[in-house]
Amino acid sequence: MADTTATQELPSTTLKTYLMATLREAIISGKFKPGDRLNESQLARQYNVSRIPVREALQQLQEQGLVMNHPRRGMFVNMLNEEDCAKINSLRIILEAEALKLCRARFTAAYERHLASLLEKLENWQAGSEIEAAALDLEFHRAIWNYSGNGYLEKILNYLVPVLFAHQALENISHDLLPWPLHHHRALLEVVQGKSQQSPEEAMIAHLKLRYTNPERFSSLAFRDPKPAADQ
Amino acid sequence: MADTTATQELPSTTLKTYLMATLREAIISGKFKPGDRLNESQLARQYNVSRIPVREALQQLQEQGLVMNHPRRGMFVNMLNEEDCAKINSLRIILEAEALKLCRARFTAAYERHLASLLEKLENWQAGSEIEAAALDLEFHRAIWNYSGNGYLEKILNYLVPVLFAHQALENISHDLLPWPLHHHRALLEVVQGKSQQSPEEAMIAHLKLRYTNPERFSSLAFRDPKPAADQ
DNA sequence: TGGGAGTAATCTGTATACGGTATACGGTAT
DNA sequence: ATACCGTATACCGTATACAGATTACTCCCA
Repeated sequence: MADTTATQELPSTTLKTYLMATLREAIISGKFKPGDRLNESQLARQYNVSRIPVREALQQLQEQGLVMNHPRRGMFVNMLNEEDCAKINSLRIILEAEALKLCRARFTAAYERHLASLLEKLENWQAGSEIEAAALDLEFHRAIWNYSGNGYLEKILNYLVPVLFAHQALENISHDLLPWPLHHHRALLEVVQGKSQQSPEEAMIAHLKLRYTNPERFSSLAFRDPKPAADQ
Repeated sequence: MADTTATQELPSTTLKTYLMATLREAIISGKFKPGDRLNESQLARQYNVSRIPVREALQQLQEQGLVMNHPRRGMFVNMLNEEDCAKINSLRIILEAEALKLCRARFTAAYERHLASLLEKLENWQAGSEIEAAALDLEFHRAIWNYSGNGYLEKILNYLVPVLFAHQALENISHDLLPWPLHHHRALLEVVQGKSQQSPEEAMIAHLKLRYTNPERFSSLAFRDPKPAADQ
């Protein structure tokens, strides 16, 4: 068994779970770049465990779309092209708009406090790594997904969106792009508060337009009038 | 290694893949009932393989929601309650409506021929097991998801819907319920053909109402006017 | 007779070992 | 010099083996 060497933290309950979280984080944070081959034996040595938990963790990550398996060749970090990003974003608009609507319908003071505190952190963000900023961004969105009250919706968004963040983080590192747009989350809070004039779909499109061109390209929203009537 | 004993069929490429398909089918067809514990060693003996491929197959199925893992206790066939079904259906309406819209926008003669032939099989269904009927039903829906052109949407629906079918199949076996409603798929074809007066969402709700009460209960559609204006 | 504690059986989680396949490298022939 | 073939190496897929944990059973006591 692995003695608790100075890797990162102690296993939560099982080595597979621990490795899943660790490898996931390593990929999303860009420690492993897209296209990289992930050698099972090497990872096993690195984390002082056997190959079995490493294999099982990688296979879970495969199901989550973070890595790809080439049969008899190994696991490779997944690389998204622009079209994949657009397709994911097209779904994200619809699903996250639904989450916003559900959150709005179930809104409570406790939700509002939590979201407001996260928003404050986002807007007061000054220095720090882009990775931390992205983590905060993701945390805000996840809170909304959670408050939708539909665990399946939450799980799907947790499958779709993090890979986008990973992709974006990579783009930033390699191309030194624009900073993470943290200032536009207030519009989303206003939607769940019912204060916004925008429909949830409009708000989501506007939110994603800060980072992507035509994020709704592969959704049915692309066929509609660019200025649809507000829902409800 | 397993000699190719008279189990069922030869492994596609890898034993894990083969076991995934086999166990998935066994669960969906009700061979394993919800709540059943799946013993790794027993399954390994049954299929003449070692425990490792069995474990890995079960873990993939866990990620797909068909089984649940209780740490250090084993895998159990997942059981859905009414609320879970409603939550899944609420998402399914939104996602499958989106698939219908995308399919409609990309519609071709080849798609139409394929869907029409499936529809004919569905409507001429007379005798045969409920399981086969359900398989045909699922095939029709999957064709539409595929024709949406968004692989991520297809994957998500393939994650959400089959567990519902498994649940329904079980209900039918145990309670000898109403026969599988095969006759209402024409409405969906008319939607993608652009011939329908219903919106895709309306069509999906009507479709699901044949089997579930208030399938839209946990979606934002529950808050809207029960007769919303047709989209577009 | 019912309940609880202790022990045995069983199963999961993990480690180690082995076989086969894919890739890489070097040699030879053209 | 280049192209092709054969051998070698490395790695994945799978099998076997072991340890800790959980469950079930039995026996004892109230």
